[in-house]
Amino acid sequence: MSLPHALLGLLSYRPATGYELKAAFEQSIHFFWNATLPQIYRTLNQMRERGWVAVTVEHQEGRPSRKVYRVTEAGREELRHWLAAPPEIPQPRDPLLVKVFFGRQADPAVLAAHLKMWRAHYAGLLRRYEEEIAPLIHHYAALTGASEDARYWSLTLEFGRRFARMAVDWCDAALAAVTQEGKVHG
Amino acid sequence: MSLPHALLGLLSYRPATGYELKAAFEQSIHFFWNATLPQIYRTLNQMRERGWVAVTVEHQEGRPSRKVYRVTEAGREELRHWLAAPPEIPQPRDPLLVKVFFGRQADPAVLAAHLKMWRAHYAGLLRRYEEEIAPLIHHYAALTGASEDARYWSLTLEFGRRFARMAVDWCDAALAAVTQEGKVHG
DNA sequence: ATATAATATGTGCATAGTTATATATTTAAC
DNA sequence: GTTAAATATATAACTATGCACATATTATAT
Repeated sequence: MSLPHALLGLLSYRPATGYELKAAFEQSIHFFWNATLPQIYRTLNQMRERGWVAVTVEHQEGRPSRKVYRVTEAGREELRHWLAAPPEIPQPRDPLLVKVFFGRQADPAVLAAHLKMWRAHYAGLLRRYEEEIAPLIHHYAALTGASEDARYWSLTLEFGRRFARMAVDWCDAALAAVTQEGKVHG
Repeated sequence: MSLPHALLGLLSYRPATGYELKAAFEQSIHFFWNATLPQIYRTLNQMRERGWVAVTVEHQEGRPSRKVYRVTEAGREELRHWLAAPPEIPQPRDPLLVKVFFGRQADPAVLAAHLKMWRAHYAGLLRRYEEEIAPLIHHYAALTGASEDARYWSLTLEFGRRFARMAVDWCDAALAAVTQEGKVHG
């Protein structure tokens, strides 16, 4: 499981609350590992129990207290250890491909609509990478001490770009194959 | 969730036991939706409770009985209904990308080893697609009534091919970036 | 004034998925 | 002859994830 270690990684940049970690997730890890807020809060509790993070409660009059988490030395050691362990190969799970696989039993028009929706999603992602994420990495790269990290962030962005481009291209090919159905070629 | 519907789809080709379904999975759905044996057995039970499948117990003297599942008309209706519903967009989860993202804190040599292992996996998949899966689709396409289905199976195979190729290419680029670390160009 | 969004932290329940274990038979390898 | 692998069916326990809900404050928009 990567979630506790992804949180350790984010906290290694700076201490943060669970809410702030969720926001940081949305701009980065989110594209290759997802997490909901309840999951983040629960995982932070487990990490505290294991001594990987320490909590400082910032009391504020009349407002809910902020729980600021920071990595302990044990946490940094755990992160280094996890980074050195060979990564698990991901198990792909894509409902669209299941629907395409049994596509003969579906209405070709409906299948084409699914493919178009899917294509639009990845085309949108591609735009978001260029317009939002790439500039964001540039911005953080300009900060002191972050330029080295930015090189690695860019590698994951490049993966996202290539995947999205591949998805869009495959979709076009699949759409051509699905809509061509029944036409005669000579 | 796609598992019950993937099982309905496989059973729509022919009745089968849980064990046979697992074997069929390994050669097809497996590449875009995974399932373990216990999960398949439990899901089949749920499907039976919902009336999507019917069971025939084949008693054999001195041998464990085979439970053969077949789709009911309600099951076929459910499959058609599911195929027409818009597919969920998959949430990618890839531990390697998390490790690359925080790669600055890792030993570059270890990170390179991870990337090489990952590359080897997708290069192997690519070979398997050509040598095992493509001929298999050809074989089933030759059977009466399966040629129409084979066109859709091929679309999912093509996705696998493109993904694996993209993964290998990205890996080469990432390896170059990671091992180039610290070298001076001029 | 009112509503909504954002900040901030969680609990409870349900679903989904993995690993370990148990049982029993047949077939192939050594 | 013995062992291991494949066939065949599961249950129990555990982990992970997701969705709905509860609570409270502050800032912004209408």
